[in-house]
Amino acid sequence: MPRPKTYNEQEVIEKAMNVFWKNGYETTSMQMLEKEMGINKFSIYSSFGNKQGVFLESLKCYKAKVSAIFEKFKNASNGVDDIKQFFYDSISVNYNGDYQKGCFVTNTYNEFADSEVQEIKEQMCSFMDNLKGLIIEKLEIGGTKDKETIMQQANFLLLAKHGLAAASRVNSQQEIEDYIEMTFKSI
Amino acid sequence: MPRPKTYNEQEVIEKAMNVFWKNGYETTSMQMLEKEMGINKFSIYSSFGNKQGVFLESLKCYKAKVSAIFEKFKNASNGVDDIKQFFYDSISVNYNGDYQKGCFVTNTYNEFADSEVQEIKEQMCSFMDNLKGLIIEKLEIGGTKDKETIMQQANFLLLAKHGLAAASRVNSQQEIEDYIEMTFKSI
DNA sequence: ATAATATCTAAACAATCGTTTAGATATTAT
DNA sequence: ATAATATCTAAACGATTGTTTAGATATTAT
Repeated sequence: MPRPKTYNEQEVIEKAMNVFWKNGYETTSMQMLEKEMGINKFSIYSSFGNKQGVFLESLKCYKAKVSAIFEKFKNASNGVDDIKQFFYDSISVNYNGDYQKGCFVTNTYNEFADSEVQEIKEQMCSFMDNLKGLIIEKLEIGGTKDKETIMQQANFLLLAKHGLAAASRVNSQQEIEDYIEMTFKSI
Repeated sequence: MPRPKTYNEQEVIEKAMNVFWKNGYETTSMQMLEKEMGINKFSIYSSFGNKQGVFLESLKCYKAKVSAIFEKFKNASNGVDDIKQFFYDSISVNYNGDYQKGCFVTNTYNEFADSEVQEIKEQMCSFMDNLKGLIIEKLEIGGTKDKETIMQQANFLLLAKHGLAAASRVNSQQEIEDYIEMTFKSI
């Protein structure tokens, strides 16, 4: 058994995730990753293959980060209130003391809109699809709404989520919370 | 008088705008601009200084493109209905036959979020500030709402605008129009 | 026609990009 | 202690980035 790694892959990928989160994909260079991850290029490449590999792993890390929120949402059973609570939970991820991070997926989505990196594109789309499925599920609770209304409201809420994500890079957390309240007044 | 330019600066910058619009700032290379603008690097640099200059001019071009919509909005006087109409007018810009372009400003905003290119950053922020001012103005028409309600609704609508812009890259025009209807149900 | 000059083409620039490689270092099973 | 081997450092890779430059070309006032 030879020399062991001096770093933990999970730890360094979380740092990488934060760099991508803040700067996007293209703006983030291997040099920046080297510095922020605290390991050198050789280690990055041997652990994650290439830059896309680092990003893909960062995306998984993000998913893991928000999985608790998703799980809570999935297991809830109060209908619309659950969706609202999920929105509140979600945006709390977009803020930390230092700066407004926005949503990792939304921030970087555009960069892969016309990209050949299909794997990343699909991962990001599936992220939104899963969300839509859950929202529909919660709207169906009670069984009072017709199918068309549910689809319409689901679309609206999904788009509202887009708005929250985009705006959370620009607006204060308080403003976003006001927005959530307004959003659910019409549901 | 020496040899005149064989290209029109207004025409080529519109082509540049479309490249930035589709691909963002970083992904767009001078090589791509050269090809799409139909002139070579020397001409680009002598006309616009550098890459940032091309982008800044593209931003102006975008503003000019939507200025008619803004002007119409500014001169309207029916209150909330004007805002709704403005939203409809705005999103029509985000679509053309080929693909979903989204909003030029929203698409590229993230790339300058932490950039040293203050001029671009400020231009983009002022864009949103102007919009907020106009929305408040329209909400005040009639004089029935109190100040707090107006601010709350203005924030909501501005954030909804963010959502529309972000979602118009992903969703169909029909879905976006449904979203607008839902948005104004609560105003 | 000629001189003046801005625009054109096309090559080269240094710097940085993502990626790879060579060699020194450190660890563990034997 | 030694052999085996994966990880480390650090330099170099070719390609591409944004940018500049040199020289040919074309246009117009004289």
